[in-house]
Amino acid sequence: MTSQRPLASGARLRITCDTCNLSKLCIPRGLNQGEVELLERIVRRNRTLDKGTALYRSGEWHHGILALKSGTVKLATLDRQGNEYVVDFLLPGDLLGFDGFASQRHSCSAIALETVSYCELPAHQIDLLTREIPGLLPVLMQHSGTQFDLGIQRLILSRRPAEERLAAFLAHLSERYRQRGFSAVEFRLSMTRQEIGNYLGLAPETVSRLFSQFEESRLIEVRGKLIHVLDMPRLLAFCPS
Amino acid sequence: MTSQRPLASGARLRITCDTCNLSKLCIPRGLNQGEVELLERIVRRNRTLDKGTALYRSGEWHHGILALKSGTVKLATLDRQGNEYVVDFLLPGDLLGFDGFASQRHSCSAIALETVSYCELPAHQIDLLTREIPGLLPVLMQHSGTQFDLGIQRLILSRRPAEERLAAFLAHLSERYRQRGFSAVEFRLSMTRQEIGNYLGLAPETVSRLFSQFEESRLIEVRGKLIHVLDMPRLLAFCPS
DNA sequence: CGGAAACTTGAAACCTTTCAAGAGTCGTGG
DNA sequence: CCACGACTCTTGAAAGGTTTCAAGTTTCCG
Repeated sequence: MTSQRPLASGARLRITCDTCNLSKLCIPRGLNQGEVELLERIVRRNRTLDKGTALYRSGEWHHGILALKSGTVKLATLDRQGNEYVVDFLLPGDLLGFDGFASQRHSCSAIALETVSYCELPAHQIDLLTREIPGLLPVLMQHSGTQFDLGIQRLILSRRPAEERLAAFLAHLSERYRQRGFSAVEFRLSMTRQEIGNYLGLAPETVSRLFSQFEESRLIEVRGKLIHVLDMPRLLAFCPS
Repeated sequence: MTSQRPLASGARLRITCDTCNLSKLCIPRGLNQGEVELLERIVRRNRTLDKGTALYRSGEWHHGILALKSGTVKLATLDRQGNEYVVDFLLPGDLLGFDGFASQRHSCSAIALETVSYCELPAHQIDLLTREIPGLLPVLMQHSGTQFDLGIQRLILSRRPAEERLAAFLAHLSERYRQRGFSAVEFRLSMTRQEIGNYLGLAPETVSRLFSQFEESRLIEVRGKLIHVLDMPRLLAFCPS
């Protein structure tokens, strides 16, 4: 398995930020121990949701910042004609909720692609907490800035040919799995070809064709949703940035 | 003229945030008077640069948050092959510098498309200032969130046909000029067709063709860089969101 | 096990780009 | 003040990449 198993409810250990194996990616990155302890008192821990349900929906009041602990989430929004646009895919350790700061209402919906568990830093506490934890503001601004830069990466990708887009998508996923201690060369896609295509601005048929083409050129091996990277250097060479 | 004239250096009035006609758009939005006065002491005011020069360049240390007072700026980045990608166009009252929070280094260059003047809130002061001005954090997070949402709008646009992209681009510009007290139906584009095309993911020839097509259908009137909107409702109906 | 959804593959259609050539605009210097 | 040169803009025609439509196959879940 490539994703963390949700905590068995029988053996409910009290996982804290201190003992969470994702703290290197999450908010505690950059905070000292005393600050993390302050953070702990506020954070709502280990909420879980089933596949297909929403962590939050577009239009709802800003929940706050959510830290994904296990499972995968798709961030998506609709235009006024009802077309869906996949904005991002989130892995364990990723933060979400940045779509709620502008207007106090979420501009996207966050949908669980697998069973997920997550922690939540409520929106109305962020202000207060930033005053108590001096190190929190730089962390928040940094994460926020990362969102901005990721948007630019997506922009660049959207101007590249289809094969580069998919290759960069796979390379990015691979790198993120590696950062999380999973295999960088073998992983399971939790999203459909349709969702990948939507995210990359391609028709699902095109995604399917490219997977076949990549397989023929022995770049990767595809078995349904299982991806095995055969030639990482060549995959990385595809990426524009 | 559609843009503010730079201050004549002979008649250098001491423009403060208090007397600045852009404070509704800028950082002081949401701060009380005492807070604005604190802000004033830190902000470096009324720097000016000639057309074609950079406010900052990709790779430089994060300057901070810049507030554009007059002129137009293009925000752009390069991929490793040296291709340029126009990320945004900034008008008076807009903030820039959000591309520097992730890594402490700017991921974009900000180039003046006309003579510009701007104020600057230095990066190393932001932390300190946020502690002294409680109202500043929400303002910062809100602006940062707005950047995120604008990125989503760009994403949606990039999936729409060329004519919708250009129409939405014009509608958005028009609305922003209106907010700034300029005409919403008649304005001057400070960027080239090439830059518009780059921003929208279109070849400059396509932009040119669309302008002609829009003119034939009496949606707008084009005289070089001067745009006259003839049918605003129809222009707005084009926009996906 | 059965039905629905997801995936794959082919062929035609379509939108946008590329290539090319000519017209227009702007700033500068004689 | 006009002329020159460079850059920008416009327009046409062909080429190309991606989508759409269609049909068959596989996978997944109840």
